[in-house]
Amino acid sequence: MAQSDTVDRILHAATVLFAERGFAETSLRTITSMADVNLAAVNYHFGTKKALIQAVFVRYIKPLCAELDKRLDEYEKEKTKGQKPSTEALLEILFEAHQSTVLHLNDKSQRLVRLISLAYTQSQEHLRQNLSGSYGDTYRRYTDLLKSALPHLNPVQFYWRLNFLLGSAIFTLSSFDSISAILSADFEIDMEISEATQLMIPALSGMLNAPNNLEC
Amino acid sequence: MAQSDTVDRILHAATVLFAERGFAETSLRTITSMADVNLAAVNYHFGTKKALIQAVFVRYIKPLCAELDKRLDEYEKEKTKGQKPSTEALLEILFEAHQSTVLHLNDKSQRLVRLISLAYTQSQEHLRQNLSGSYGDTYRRYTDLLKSALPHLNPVQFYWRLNFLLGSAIFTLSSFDSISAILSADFEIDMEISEATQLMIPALSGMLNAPNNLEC
DNA sequence: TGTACATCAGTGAACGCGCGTTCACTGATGTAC
DNA sequence: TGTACATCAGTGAACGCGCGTTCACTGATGTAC
Repeated sequence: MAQSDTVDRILHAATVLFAERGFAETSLRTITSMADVNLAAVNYHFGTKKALIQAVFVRYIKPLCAELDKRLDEYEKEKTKGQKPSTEALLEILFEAHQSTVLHLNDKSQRLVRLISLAYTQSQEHLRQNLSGSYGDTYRRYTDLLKSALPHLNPVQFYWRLNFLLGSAIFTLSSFDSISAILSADFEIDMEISEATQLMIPALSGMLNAPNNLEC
Repeated sequence: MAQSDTVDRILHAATVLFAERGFAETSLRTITSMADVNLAAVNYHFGTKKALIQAVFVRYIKPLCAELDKRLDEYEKEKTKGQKPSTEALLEILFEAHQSTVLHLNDKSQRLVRLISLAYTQSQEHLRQNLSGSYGDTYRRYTDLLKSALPHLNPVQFYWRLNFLLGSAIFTLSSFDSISAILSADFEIDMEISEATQLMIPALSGMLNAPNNLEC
């Protein structure tokens, strides 16, 4: 059969446009004309628009989980047995796995995070069901490690802190372009996204490690 | 002229439905049938769908800013002159102003935050322009006070921390329903949204007060 | 007080448009005998 | 090697549908004289 890059071109255009405008706001006509393929090709290769959305996510999440698992393996090997993991190290591992995935896919860091942010805020229940089945194991492995790094929190407190962490990271990185545009206008400072994650690590560690009451 | 509640009924239905589904995903037909008014009434009273979206926001943001200004006045009066404000107190003021607004409007707390979250993630440039003009003053007043509570941060660091704060608060509170549903399923614990904000204050204070490097 | 007109909230039906999806079709490549 | 058929990627045009918006209209209330 003929080798073809139609599927790749559709996936790339869909990734760019979904991240820019959201799912409902992006029509198949816009995607196919950017990808320079026939309108009917999306339905031919993916079936429905929903299935295309899922394919866009799998293309990102699959290598991300692989990178994350690889780095967690290394970390657990290096770490002295029984020693509790470090919050900072775990955050760094997450950001590095993400950055490496993005680099490998030849894409922009903000885009993947923006897609995840959209998956949370736009009603895409089919997505959550589809992805949590395939990639929930890596997610649980990571959060379990993080939990053991924070023994001062009970499970409920940890669960909330985890959501605070997700909120900060997803919100900041997915809005990186507009945040750094304001920074550039007000302070004449141009920042890389890697510098932003370097600022996040001490701040979010402070958040996770903070005591729960005024006592310490 | 006849007193009429058509406008209120449209605004309420639009608030509920926009928060649930997003702007593009909510049709005027759905809104008008929930509000039990004629389809053409939206265009008659508001002109366009965009203008309706803005009206929904103004109805929330205007009393929120008034509440916030009132509480900031009180706080600055009580506080000894020259003394730097407390991070915890400022966070509490923000959450209290929000909660009081929600109570006054007879609505759910999550809904307002969810709308703000949607304004950030869905492309609503017209909204940001419209609102920052009218209510930017209160926003600046609050962030300036917060900045003076955090003298260990330079302006750029403060700006990033502010975004981390916004991310945590907006993400957590706007997803409160799904977060607490998981909590209820896994730990058989039912939480009020006010308890969630009480958990946020020490965590987010820890984030804001954290030093920037490993040194302290 | 009575009449004529203006104003306004609301209505029912239709408008054109862009959407996701379908379908019959083409043409290139692979396979069986 | 040659022929007949199967498989597959891709296409062009049309389908029906739901959308935001428009428009001529109604009927109740307010205003001027």
